[in-house]
Amino acid sequence: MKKEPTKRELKKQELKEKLLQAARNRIKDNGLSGLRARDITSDAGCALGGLYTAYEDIDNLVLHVNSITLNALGAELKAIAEAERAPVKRLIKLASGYLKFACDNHNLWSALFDHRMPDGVDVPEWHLMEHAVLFEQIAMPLAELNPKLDRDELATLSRSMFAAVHGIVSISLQDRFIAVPRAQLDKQLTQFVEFLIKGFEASNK
Amino acid sequence: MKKEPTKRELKKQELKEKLLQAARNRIKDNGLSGLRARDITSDAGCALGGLYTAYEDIDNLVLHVNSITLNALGAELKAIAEAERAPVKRLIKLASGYLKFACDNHNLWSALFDHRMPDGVDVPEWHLMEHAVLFEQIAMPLAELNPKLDRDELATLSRSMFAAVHGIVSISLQDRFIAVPRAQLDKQLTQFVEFLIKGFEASNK
DNA sequence: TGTACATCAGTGAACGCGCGTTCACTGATGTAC
DNA sequence: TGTACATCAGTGAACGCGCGTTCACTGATGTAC
Repeated sequence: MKKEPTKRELKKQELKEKLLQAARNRIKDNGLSGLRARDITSDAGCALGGLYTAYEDIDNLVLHVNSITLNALGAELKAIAEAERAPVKRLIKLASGYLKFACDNHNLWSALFDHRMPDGVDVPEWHLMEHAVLFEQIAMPLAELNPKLDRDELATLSRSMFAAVHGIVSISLQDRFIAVPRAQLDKQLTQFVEFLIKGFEASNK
Repeated sequence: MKKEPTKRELKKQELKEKLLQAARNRIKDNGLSGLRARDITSDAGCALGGLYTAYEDIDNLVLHVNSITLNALGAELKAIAEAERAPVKRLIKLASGYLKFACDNHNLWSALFDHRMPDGVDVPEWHLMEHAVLFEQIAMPLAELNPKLDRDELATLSRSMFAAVHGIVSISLQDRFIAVPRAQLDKQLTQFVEFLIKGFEASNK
């Protein structure tokens, strides 16, 4: 017989969730770099020390926020993939969707790549795994375009394709480089992916 | 008649240079995130306060280190471009060269993209300009492949191409993702750029 | 159901420390005569 | 060339503050009888 969660356990879970949402909103509004333990706990309505009964430390909490973001992004990409059967169009729409997600959730999305663990500490395995959502929708349409590719080649190519799209999106949204209006950016990105696919198809003959 | 620099001015210049090299070596060896004013000044052999007579603050010093890195990278890319006339081969070698530079100067290269000015302060114009070296070798071979492109299209495309290559290099060198051996990475990158160019050429007919 | 004790989530003041930046001072360099 | 004063680069102890983390305490929840 399954043990019922006690009132204590329920409250603890509730606090974890409130802290998680508070941290997420803070990152969303002010970016990762301005995140402070005191802000999170006051938003969540608990004492400063409460954070450390719910999470190991701030980094651990940020990893959980990033999990949410990765899941949301993964779900969006999956929906896009399922709504478009044709492989070329699907790849283009995935790239567009990635750009849209990055624009609509700029700070949360940046946190995925800006966050660093403290010196000497590795990102835990469970969180590394979650990054698979970034690639997993790309492999299938690519396989359709060239059925001869083996598993490894497909994985490699998906990775490169994601990385290229990510690079374009990420450089375009950085202060360091001249900003480009969203619509124009989408056009550039789409054109770029078209080139890429065309070259890819031409190589399969 | 040009004024001779006084002994004072010479010493000041010397200190600036010593601090610059000390900061550069620190970043090179330990990465940007571990950079501390005290380490820099003790390496340079001056007092802590000396840093602030030579540079506005630490960020300003880092910008100057990044200038050196951008110049070095620019020179390397220029040499590559000049050594290979054929546009397709040149583009491939530029991508390879970028990867090589990033591997050989990992921490210095990361600092180019990781460094952030404090909240509300912009990267100064003179430093933004220096980022042009990242794109400028790409435009010419692309123009050769498609002479019909106008100035703007060429600039946009160069930017995207750099961003794509940068994305692949940068994701491959991050802890967050599975590391790939350098040789294999070079092969993937080269293949990727080939696809891209093939698609680009096919669109020009 | 009620009482007495045990547990432990949550509290928040205090700790600790890293670290950039300042500033009153000094001694070497420059200037005037 | 020598002397007296002015300047200012460079010094380093001290400041200041941000901020993550801890820990002795407390009060609500759980358990035993």
